[in-house]
Amino acid sequence: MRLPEEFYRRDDVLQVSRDLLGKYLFTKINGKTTVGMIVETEAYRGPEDKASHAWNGRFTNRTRVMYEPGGIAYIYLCYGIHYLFNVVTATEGIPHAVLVRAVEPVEGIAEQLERRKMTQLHPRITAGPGALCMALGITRDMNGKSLQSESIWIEERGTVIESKDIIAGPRVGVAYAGEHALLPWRFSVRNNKFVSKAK
DNA sequence: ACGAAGATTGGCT
DNA sequence: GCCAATCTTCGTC
Repeated sequence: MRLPEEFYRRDDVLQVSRDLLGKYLFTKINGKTTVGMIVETEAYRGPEDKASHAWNGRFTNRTRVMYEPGGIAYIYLCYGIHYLFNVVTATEGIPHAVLVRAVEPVEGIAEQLERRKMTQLHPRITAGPGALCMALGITRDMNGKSLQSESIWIEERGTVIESKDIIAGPRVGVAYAGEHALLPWRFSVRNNKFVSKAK
């Protein structure tokens, strides 16, 4: 069952971030469907969060989609090489978002291997935000797209991740955010092989 | 108009 | 473990 818009439009981005664990991220590109179960997320809490692109209410051509109502994709190019996929949350005007950092491949694994130029299934295939975008074929032309669309969406399939199996820790790669870098806003599924290795 | 830095990854030592 | 790849974004001149 596809997650409804109300799921994303809650203002508590930390809760949405936790709730996305165990959900299934789908893409359908040129008739090929690929699916990954979300196992790692990070919450970015809009204006109050120094690590967020929307910190201090920054509104630019890039960040504008973060201010739209929740339930759409925010995708941007990082280091000139990798696409990173975020889910925009909360209501219009509140630029909260959840970065999806890792998924476990579930369907279309052959296609995912091909996109990653790999021959063997290895956690590296989707462990990391840039890696999962490549495996699922996510590129910036999906930026701003509704998660109710026919090319990218998220489903609930009855998988339950219990609170005791959710690990909360500091976010990755945000040292520039000072004290905000220490907030435990990264969530992952305990003992899942596809969770990325933080440096 | 210019330049530094970035929510990363993979290859080489 | 270290470092290059690669290009958009944004602050500053």
